[in-house]
Amino acid sequence: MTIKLRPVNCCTIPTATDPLAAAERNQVVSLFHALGDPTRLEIFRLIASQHAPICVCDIVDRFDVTQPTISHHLRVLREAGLVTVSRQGIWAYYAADARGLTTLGDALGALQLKSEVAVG
Amino acid sequence: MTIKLRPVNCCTIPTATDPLAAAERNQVVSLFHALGDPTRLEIFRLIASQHAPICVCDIVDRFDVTQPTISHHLRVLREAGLVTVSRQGIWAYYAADARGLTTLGDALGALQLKSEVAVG
DNA sequence: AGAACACATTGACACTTGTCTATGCCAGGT
DNA sequence: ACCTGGCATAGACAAGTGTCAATGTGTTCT
Repeated sequence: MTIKLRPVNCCTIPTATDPLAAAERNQVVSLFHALGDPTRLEIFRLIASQHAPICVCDIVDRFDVTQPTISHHLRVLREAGLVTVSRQGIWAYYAADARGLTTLGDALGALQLKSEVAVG
Repeated sequence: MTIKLRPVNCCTIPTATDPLAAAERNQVVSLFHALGDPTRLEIFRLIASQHAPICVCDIVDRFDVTQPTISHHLRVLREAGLVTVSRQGIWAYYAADARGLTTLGDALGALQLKSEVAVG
């Protein structure tokens, strides 16, 4: 009967990687998740490329999916904090939310910083 | 019977946003998608935080999910181009792939650049 | 008031996905 | 040769998700 031993050159992580706080992790995950769908990524690219908030009807016109599907994707982007909506009469205008992009950039920056240490 | 007219302050996008090439878009989507799961994000954070490739057994030890589930997530990260694997004897060592992070950073940078024009 | 329009919501359905158990494969040690 | 141990793969299953048709909600115009 052998005791389960770790070989010396395996399983020797010195530092304990602190997991992200649940709230922040969920935030980052939802951001990545929101952009992890081809239709949503294109929708967000369209919104983010505009210099002014863009009408939903414009988005619907540019995609082959139905209006409820666009509305659903906009909701996901909204709840992730990537876009904001403002109503004017009949229309709803969507714009990129800088906070979401900032959070995403910070998360990515943290990952890249650590990996650069490993690479360099 | 009225003709469907666009009001002047709606649906007036001047520039045609060029969609990403299918190949590049799928690449970016798979990167976002890979990090859009809480378990995978933590696994990648653990790998990227190390200064040297990390053994799979170390990863398995740190999570509550089973070894096949870890292996599955590592495959997703691998196929997305976020990590690379190198075998040494019995063990498999995973390391962050700089190319994946670079692609992600570029994609995010493109989005942020455009939105900054709109915000600023 | 009533019709038309823009957008959101609901319910349904097929497909994807995260997880598990069971099994396979391959390198090392006895 | 055989067993053991680390990792990958296969199959199964429940939960999540992208999409649509149908409907709801609120606003504008006649």
